[in-house]
Amino acid sequence: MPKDTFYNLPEEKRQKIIDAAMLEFENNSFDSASINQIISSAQISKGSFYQYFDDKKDLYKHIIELMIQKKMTYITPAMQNPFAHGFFEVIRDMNQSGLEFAKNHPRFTKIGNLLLRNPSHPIYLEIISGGQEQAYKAYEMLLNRAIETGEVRSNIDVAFTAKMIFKLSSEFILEESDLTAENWTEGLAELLNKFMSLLENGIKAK
Amino acid sequence: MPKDTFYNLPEEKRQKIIDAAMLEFENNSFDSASINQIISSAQISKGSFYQYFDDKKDLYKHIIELMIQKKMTYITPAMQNPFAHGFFEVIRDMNQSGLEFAKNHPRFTKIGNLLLRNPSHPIYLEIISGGQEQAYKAYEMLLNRAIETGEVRSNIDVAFTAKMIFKLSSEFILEESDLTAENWTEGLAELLNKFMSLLENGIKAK
Amino acid sequence: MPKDTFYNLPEEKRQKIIDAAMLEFENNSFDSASINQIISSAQISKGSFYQYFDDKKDLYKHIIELMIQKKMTYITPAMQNPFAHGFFEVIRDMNQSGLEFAKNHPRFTKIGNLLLRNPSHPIYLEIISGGQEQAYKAYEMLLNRAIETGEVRSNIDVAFTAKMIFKLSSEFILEESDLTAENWTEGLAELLNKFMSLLENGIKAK
Amino acid sequence: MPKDTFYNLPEEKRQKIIDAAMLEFENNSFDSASINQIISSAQISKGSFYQYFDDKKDLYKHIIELMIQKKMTYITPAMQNPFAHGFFEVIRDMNQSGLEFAKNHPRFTKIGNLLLRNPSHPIYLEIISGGQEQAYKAYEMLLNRAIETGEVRSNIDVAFTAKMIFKLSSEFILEESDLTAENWTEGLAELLNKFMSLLENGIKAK
DNA sequence: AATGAATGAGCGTTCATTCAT
DNA sequence: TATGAATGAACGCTCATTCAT
Repeated sequence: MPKDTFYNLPEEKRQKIIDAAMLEFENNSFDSASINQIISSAQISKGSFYQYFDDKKDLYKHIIELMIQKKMTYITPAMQNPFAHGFFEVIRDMNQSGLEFAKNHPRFTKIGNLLLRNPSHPIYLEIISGGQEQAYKAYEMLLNRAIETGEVRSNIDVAFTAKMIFKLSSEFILEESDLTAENWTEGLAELLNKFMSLLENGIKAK
Repeated sequence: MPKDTFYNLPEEKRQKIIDAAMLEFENNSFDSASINQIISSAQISKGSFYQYFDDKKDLYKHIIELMIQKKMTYITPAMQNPFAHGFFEVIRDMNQSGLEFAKNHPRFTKIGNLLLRNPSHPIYLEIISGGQEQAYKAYEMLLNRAIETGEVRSNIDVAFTAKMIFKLSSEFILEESDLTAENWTEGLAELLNKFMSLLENGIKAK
Repeated sequence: MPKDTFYNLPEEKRQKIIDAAMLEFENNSFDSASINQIISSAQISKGSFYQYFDDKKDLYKHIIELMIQKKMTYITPAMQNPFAHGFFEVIRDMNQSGLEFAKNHPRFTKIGNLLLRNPSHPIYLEIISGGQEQAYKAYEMLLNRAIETGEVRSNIDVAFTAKMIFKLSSEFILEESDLTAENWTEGLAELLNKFMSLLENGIKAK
Repeated sequence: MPKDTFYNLPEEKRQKIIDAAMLEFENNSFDSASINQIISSAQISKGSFYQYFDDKKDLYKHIIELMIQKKMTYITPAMQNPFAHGFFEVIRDMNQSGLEFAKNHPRFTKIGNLLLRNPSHPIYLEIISGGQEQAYKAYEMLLNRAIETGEVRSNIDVAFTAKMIFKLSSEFILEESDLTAENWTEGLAELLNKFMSLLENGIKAK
């Protein structure tokens, strides 16, 4: 995590550094991102950089941290108290907030995708670590509950289905987040409806 | 493509180079993969490397080519004549062969994933080019046909569903290919059944 | 052009680098000049070199720039206002200053010659560009004017003669600049007299 | 010089190697010319190359040797018995034959220029060695004789003038040899007349 | 706290030459 | 005689990191 010296910086300067870092991590993997580029576009000296951060990884983790913080602000009531709401409503809210985050923060989204798509990179393990597993567990709990309440049929494999929903949601958002701005005008609502419809009904003719 | 000098090499030596390259490309993106590492673990000199291949990209493409060749051997009759078989049978075969390839060739699978997950890299365009788009189109054709034959209900959004099935299949396989060997003992058949069941029936209680 | 970091260097160190570079460019064409040689004889690290200069070309251009600056100091009044002086006086001054520059700065001269003698090299175009053509034109103007004033006979081919005078002057100086120091004791004045006598006999009006 | 193995080669193959070498030396300095390029365009193996020639220099010298042989065929009677002909006639013949050689053998000319323009390169010394000095001496003898016969005025500096005529002739030809083919149609005769006129006015006895 | 000069390992790539077959 | 695989030094250049000021 950044050193005190970084937090003591005037807000403006700190933001400039963050912007420069995001610009670089948006367009480069962690390995190929260049500190030289970052300090040059942030207009700080090399020495300063290493007085703010331990190393490149430290900065990167900080950016990811900021992203997570921002993402938190998109949490809905249904997501905060999932057991007090319908299963499909919760799932819909999760995707809705994911899509809106992607729409409003395309730069964070791009950085996040670059990270998520490289699970074999050492830094992935360090940052994501068991996060994915926890997410799976959460989905499983939601599914079990939904089966109890009769929202979801009982003859599914819960663990497997949890994973699939998680993956599908991620890909659903990732896919769209690659679209250009104009495509977004189509309306998130409609897109989300299709996704939920697919999920709720399946596709086989009855 | 590799030069003649490479193909003239004794089988054993050639394999050693391939192994070294795969080891490197498994664990590194194209950019951060190091030729020095490869030649050192293949125990060949730098000069020799460049007598076998034009450059790093040449070697990489060769590895991908080998992967594709290997993958070809997993094609089933249903995949070759998809319109002569049931829709779900075709989808099942595709996933089945994908899973088996992943199980039997985990190293290729890892390399392939690294490539597929970095669509913004120049080499992705060069190798994959419009492959993904073609895949989408193929799924759409299969879906349209399945709607005609009454296998699939008609009130779906074909384009959207095609993408989702493609993504779901990919992730389904990728996910499993990340698992350690022991998980595989569970049995591919059962895993595939779950996946197909999810796809065929959806999860909503009736 | 060199980066700020280079100009911020202590004079002594900067000079050491310039010396090392000149030593290398004196004895090698641009292509075969080695940065490794330069940094080794300047006793700086590779990293430092690239903090001073963008690349080899950047350094080379800087050396050429220094040479041009130095050469500027040899310009005479007759060269600055050529039309206010006699034609042969102007030509004499040009050769005189050329010779003196060559005598006082043999290393620059050697580097300059290597450049001038390789007009097909890309860097020649970049540095010299149309300079030669402009020189020809200048000589033509001087010749035309000299014909008007009756200094030079009118039955010469101006364009052709301009080229020849230019070439002859260059070669005259180049030739001498290759001589070892002892030969210079002969006296520039006498040498120049011979040259001018040759020229005057060739084209002076009777 | 090439090894016997080279001379034992069938004429056709030998010529192919020569062609490939000329192609490379036309467009590259000795240092940057690549043996790989040569053997590739000559379609011989690397091993063969080194069985025909000691090294790159050996091949290069051979090409230069061929050029000299070819140049010999342009010698005129006046050049063979210079003392039996008028001085200006001899000089004219030398330039005439030089121009015609350049016109008929542009590739040799290009290679020769590249060599002549880099007198500081080790290979220059090795090949040209005292050749230039001998040429100067020859010009001096011609000049002395011409002064005796009254063709040339006696108040010139013989050594200096010899050099200048040599340089002027060389540059005269080099300059023109850079011209494109179409310019040659202008007529060598006229060009040569201009040159001789310049020279004669300069030193001819009145 | 801020600077920026210094570092050297590392990168992908090219090279002329050797030598076993 | 002919081959072409093998070599390793050298190339220009980038990098994250250190440290004296």
